[in-house]
Amino acid sequence: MAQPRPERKRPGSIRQVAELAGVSIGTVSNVMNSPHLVAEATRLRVEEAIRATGFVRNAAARQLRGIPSTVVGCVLLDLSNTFFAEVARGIEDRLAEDGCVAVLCSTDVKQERERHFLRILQETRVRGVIINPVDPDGGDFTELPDRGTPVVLLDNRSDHRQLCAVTVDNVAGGMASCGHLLDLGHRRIALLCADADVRSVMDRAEGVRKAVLAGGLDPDRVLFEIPLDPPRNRGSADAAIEQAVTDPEPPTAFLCFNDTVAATLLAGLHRRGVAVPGDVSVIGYDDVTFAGALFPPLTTVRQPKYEIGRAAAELLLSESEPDHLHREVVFAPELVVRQSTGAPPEHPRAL
Amino acid sequence: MAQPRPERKRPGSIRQVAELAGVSIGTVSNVMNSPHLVAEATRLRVEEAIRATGFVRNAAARQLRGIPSTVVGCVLLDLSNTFFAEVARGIEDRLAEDGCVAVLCSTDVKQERERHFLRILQETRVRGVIINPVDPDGGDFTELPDRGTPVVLLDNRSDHRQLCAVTVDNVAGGMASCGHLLDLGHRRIALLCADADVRSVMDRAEGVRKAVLAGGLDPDRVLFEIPLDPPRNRGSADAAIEQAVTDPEPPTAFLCFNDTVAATLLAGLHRRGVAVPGDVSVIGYDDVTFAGALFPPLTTVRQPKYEIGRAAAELLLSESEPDHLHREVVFAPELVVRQSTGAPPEHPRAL
DNA sequence: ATGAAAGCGCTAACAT
DNA sequence: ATGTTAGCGCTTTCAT
Repeated sequence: MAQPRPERKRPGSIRQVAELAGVSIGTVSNVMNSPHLVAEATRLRVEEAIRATGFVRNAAARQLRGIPSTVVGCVLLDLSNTFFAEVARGIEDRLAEDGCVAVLCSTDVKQERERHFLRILQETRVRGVIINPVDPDGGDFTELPDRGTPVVLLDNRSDHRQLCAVTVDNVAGGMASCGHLLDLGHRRIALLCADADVRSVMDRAEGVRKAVLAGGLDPDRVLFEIPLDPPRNRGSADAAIEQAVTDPEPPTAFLCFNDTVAATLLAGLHRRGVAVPGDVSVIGYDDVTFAGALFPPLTTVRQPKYEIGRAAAELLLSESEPDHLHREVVFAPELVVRQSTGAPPEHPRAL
Repeated sequence: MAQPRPERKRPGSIRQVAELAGVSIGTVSNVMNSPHLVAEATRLRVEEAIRATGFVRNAAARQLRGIPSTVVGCVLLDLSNTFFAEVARGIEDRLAEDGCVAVLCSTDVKQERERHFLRILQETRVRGVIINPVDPDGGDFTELPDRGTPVVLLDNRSDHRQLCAVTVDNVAGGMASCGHLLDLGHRRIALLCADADVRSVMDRAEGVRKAVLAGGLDPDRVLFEIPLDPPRNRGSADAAIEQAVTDPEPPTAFLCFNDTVAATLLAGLHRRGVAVPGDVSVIGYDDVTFAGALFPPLTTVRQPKYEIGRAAAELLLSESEPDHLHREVVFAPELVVRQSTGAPPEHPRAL
């Protein structure tokens, strides 16, 4: 029973399988796509031949015949950012359920990179593109739908455009964060805002103000903004502390717009012997993995990252359905109270 | 000059471009692939037609003609693990330099998932696959090279197989970690090993023993293993502390096999009022982003994650070269001394 | 139940 | 310098 050795340098083609099984290529195709049309005996013979030749069907050839691609493009800002990494996992998992797979692209917020990736994705004729655009109001992605590539917006609303979108209610997140501090009795709050130009961050800031207003207080008295120059700069949290300390009316709480900033802040506070939450409270945003492992465990606002990813993939997949309607999914952020927040000290000591 | 409206539901085909420009499809192809063969005037006309039709070349059709795919498969254990996320960024960036793009797949260490992904990647006829296999000694990935899909191993040596591979010298990493503690004078060290079954972790453990031996000491007296059951279990660091404290000869240092465990440990120690590094030292592994933001900033062993990714992509890309030789790239881990380690206390107090 | 053949969009070899 | 054409691997009618 000498079988042909499968050691050819490429997967066998459908023709080789047909020859080996003594049938036509049409029949081989039917074995794979419409087995019920094929006689049992023939089917078995063909299946054996497939195994023997190491045949793997060629997606490119199928695609040319009109079968939709199984690859989906994802254009994110930065995969090494844990927010996006977890979103990506959600996308991946949902896609896998439908036998699809994701190409992940990080733009680093550069139009040029975004354009480059979108070009490749279009050439590949991906099933669709999930994108957190560099510029929500412009950029090449707006043309994709016209050219037949479905687009799902991530972390951006669709505005006037007619697209599917997945977002988190950042205004609500900002409100929850600030509301928590207000509830605890804080009336002087420092805002540490990194990446103040990004839409989601701006929304959070808006929510923060709203919370103050809702409490019948004056944002300009309560809030106290400390910009964090060079984004993600290590030293900047220290500078922020300095600025807070020297303020005539020092804050009793720090509201950070992401957990990394909060972590750096916490470390700086420790170093100066400032007790958290005894002397000051600290709240973060994101609920990254290590948030609970900090000291003290960080109170923060959780974004359902994984679910966001799943939802985006779900929407993308649904674009192929005949009766598809563009939808917008909005997730609610969730306040996670741990131990870095508490009531302001009754007798504030100098920081 | 009424231009045809580009609003067709798919990118124009090469034929439409040819018609609009009044040339043959061969000429259009030449404009894109061998512009020097085409007269200036014709070229301009064709380029204009490309723009007008919104034409984007079809990678599937090209692939069928033998042009290699621009997509590379990456099969990792878990993209939401920051180690892999950063490796992925390295891969992504290096691939982009050659106009390629990566499909990222997380196996969650499940053979079944790995098999599924490898099948799709083969069907897609990816340029090659970069893989951190679930089981280095078996699994479907071993067949890929025979079927013409180049494979680069990640975080695994190629052993007898003939493959390219990128690894970190984990034995050296373990030695560096333990050596540092030994140099500081520690003679009783608790080992917190998560995922003890994973190859890279086993290698680190080996390095740790080697360091002790190299110092002329007895591993069985110095080392003190605390297994962390349910991998990544939150509570387990606390249990570890408990176990360490109640030991007749309590450790003066904790050596953790990853930073997340170290972070949890640090938090637990703080809670008990144990000073780090005053009472005990703590060392991590990986140097994740937040390691420097912990309190105290964590001494750890850095893996050049991004560079590992770049190297893997580099190797994968080089597989297409005619005179390719399989290579193995080994990176050296680097000890990053911060403030969680110090000399053991002269008069150890009870933890 | 199976086979024959057209054609998806493109490249490259050949012809003009 | 440009056009013509075969064929990559497959799916899908249409015949048989």
